[in-house]
Amino acid sequence: MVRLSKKVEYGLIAIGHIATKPTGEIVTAKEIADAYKIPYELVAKVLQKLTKSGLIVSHQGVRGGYALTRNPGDIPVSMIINAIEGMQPVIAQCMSDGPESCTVFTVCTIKSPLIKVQANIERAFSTMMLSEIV
Amino acid sequence: MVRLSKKVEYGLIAIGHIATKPTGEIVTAKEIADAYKIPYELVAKVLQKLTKSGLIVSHQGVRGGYALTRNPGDIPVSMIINAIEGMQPVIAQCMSDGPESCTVFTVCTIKSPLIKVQANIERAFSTMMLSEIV
DNA sequence: CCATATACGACTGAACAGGTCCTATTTTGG
DNA sequence: CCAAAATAGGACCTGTTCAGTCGTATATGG
Repeated sequence: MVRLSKKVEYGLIAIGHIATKPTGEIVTAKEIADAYKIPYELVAKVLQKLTKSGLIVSHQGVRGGYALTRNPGDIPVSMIINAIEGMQPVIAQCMSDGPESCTVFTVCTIKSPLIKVQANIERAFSTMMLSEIV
Repeated sequence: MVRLSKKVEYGLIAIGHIATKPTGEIVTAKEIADAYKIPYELVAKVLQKLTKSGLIVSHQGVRGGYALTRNPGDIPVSMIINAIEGMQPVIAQCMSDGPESCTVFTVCTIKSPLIKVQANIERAFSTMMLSEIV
């Protein structure tokens, strides 16, 4: 019905795994890759994105790894997805260059079903916390 | 954040357009294609799927077209999406051939975040009615 | 009988996703 | 100080999916 990319899937698994550890404990990408039989490089890349977004912190070098920066109950699923997929507009890309660039501007308001569906999905994701899905 | 295919987009637009008409009024694929500047063949195909699912009825030949079979308030968005995309499993495809075929069976329960997210999305779609998004 | 409409399958080109590989850079332990 | 372990991140390949097009068959009203 709705497709979640592998990146998001791996991201949820990874951050969920970190969330099960005691606060401050450091987890490596390799540990997650092994535990869930996920390609190491993909987990690593996703963890890097989560790091950039500030949801987790990274420590380089030997004995390095990742740790959560906040309580799982304070991390909405929407934030995880956005961190990984990079906040795509999904809809109304015709407006991104201004209304005059939109060739179907006169009927754009009639296309609204998508916008409302999108809003509902985003609301669902933003009220769903990491702590609820682990 | 979540990708809705063009097929679904066109399907929502099309059935939404039909829903705005007085009950029983017949709408042609061409009319919808013209009104929203959508490729005719794609709208036609989507309408055929909606017909097969029973959400709308079709009338062939001259003066033919499509009409709703029930009240827009009784049509969940999930039903429209399923009619068009064909009820894909999305998750747990590893179980479709039985548990013994799943190479990661022992860690499958740990992968549950996806299942819970999926359940939430489906609930959101099944409580969202066509009448709410037109 | 013909114009109009649905029904539906085959095909193509482009975009994307998932995955792999390679090379830095950082950091710790011995 | 060096080797190993770990993050950081870019380049690339390949199979699949998607959007769109085309062609053809079927039904039907006038």
